[in-house]
Amino acid sequence: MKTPMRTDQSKSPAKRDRILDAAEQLFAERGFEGVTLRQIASKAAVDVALASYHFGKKDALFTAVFQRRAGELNQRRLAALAEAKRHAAPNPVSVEAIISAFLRPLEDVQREGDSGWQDYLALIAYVNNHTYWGQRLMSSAFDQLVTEFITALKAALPDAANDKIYWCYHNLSGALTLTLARTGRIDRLSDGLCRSDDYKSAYDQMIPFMAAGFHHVCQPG
Amino acid sequence: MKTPMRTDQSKSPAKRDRILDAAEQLFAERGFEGVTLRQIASKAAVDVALASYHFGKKDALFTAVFQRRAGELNQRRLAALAEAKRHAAPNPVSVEAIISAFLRPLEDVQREGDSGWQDYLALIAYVNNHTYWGQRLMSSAFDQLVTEFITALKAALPDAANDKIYWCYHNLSGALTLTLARTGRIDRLSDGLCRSDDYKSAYDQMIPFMAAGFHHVCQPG
DNA sequence: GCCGGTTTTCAACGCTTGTTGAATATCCGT
DNA sequence: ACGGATATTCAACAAGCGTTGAAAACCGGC
Repeated sequence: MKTPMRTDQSKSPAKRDRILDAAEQLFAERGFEGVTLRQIASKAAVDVALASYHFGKKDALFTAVFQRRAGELNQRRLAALAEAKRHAAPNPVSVEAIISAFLRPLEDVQREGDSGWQDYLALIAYVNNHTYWGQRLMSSAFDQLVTEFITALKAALPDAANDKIYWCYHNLSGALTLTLARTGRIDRLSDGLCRSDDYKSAYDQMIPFMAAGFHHVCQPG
Repeated sequence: MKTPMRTDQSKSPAKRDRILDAAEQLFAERGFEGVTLRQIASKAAVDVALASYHFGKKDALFTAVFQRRAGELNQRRLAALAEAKRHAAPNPVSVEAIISAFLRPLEDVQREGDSGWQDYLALIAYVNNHTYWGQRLMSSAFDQLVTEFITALKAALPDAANDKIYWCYHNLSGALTLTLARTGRIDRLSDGLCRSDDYKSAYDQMIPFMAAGFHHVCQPG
């Protein structure tokens, strides 16, 4: 048979994972077409053909990179939401707590995880801003999670029209995406006062900011 | 001399401008490396070599596309800010009016302008989410304008710490960027209830949303 | 210590890319 | 209508691309 058995992770993960790591970093930096398989192989210290052997086409490598960490990220965010629900019970969770459960796990993996997490989150930003194929990836990896959070938001804002909830989530998602991209633009505009890689500050102010926006737009009266 | 005199716009703008239009649309859709000069030339119904003749390297063509409409856009936004100042005088402009002056001109060109404006704004979103070369372009085209608006925001929130102002602007910029990208994600999440190309709805709720966020984060007490 | 299966390398393929220089067409002032 | 400048086409280049098939190295079970 042509495809290798990959059920046993401990067999020879070294080179295969190094390809994923290198691809993760380069794709996040320069995008899908902005990176060549040869650059990836070079950064992973591996032959060019090996990427094709393990993953097939270039698209499949990109997809593999994108989905590698999605499961764990979803788990962490869902756990945070469940914890917030437990803490608020029997009342519904507050908007602020929902947003916090949505954002803080990102801060956690950025702080405590290997540096690959930072590249991965930047990759999410890249994919989320792409129209065509990007949206298929986003949906397959994150739609279920997002729907869960939006359901919680609807419960927290029972009198809000649904379209307002979605537009508010759109604002939250956009601000988050630009944060994950770490473009360095806020550094330049603020002349160094704020830094793109200062996640804690970003989330510290984003959470109350977004909660206020949700309430003001979605609250009646 | 090698470079043609381009002071007279009426001479033969047809093919040159068609290249810019085609490049604008394709770059916005697929990014810099995702588009070939041959695709651009084909869409413009023009020989491949003509792009190189008029613009030199591919990078220069991209830069030309990006800067073509920047001036007019900055003019419109500055005019909107000036109008808001005149209307509020002698008081400082409100946060909501500043944000409105920042966003509404975008809605205007999207509604009334040729469809090229939509591609152009999507291109801004693409550039704004890129780290390296993207930020040079953003700064050269928009830093002066953004600084002007931030100055107005500081005046409207005299007791706010500067870093909070910048982070709040970051949120606004991120939500706007995702809106300009028109990824179609909100359409899918809301099951068609909201549409990415419904600019009016997007800005209608974004303005009060962001104003509330600014006030809540930047207002003391 | 041979052996089937898996992994890795090597070399090369066909194709597309951006760019260029020379050749041709078009325009415009005189 | 000539002539010089500008615009456009044509053909081709070298370089780099993703991908492939066959050869070589590695590995664990017998």
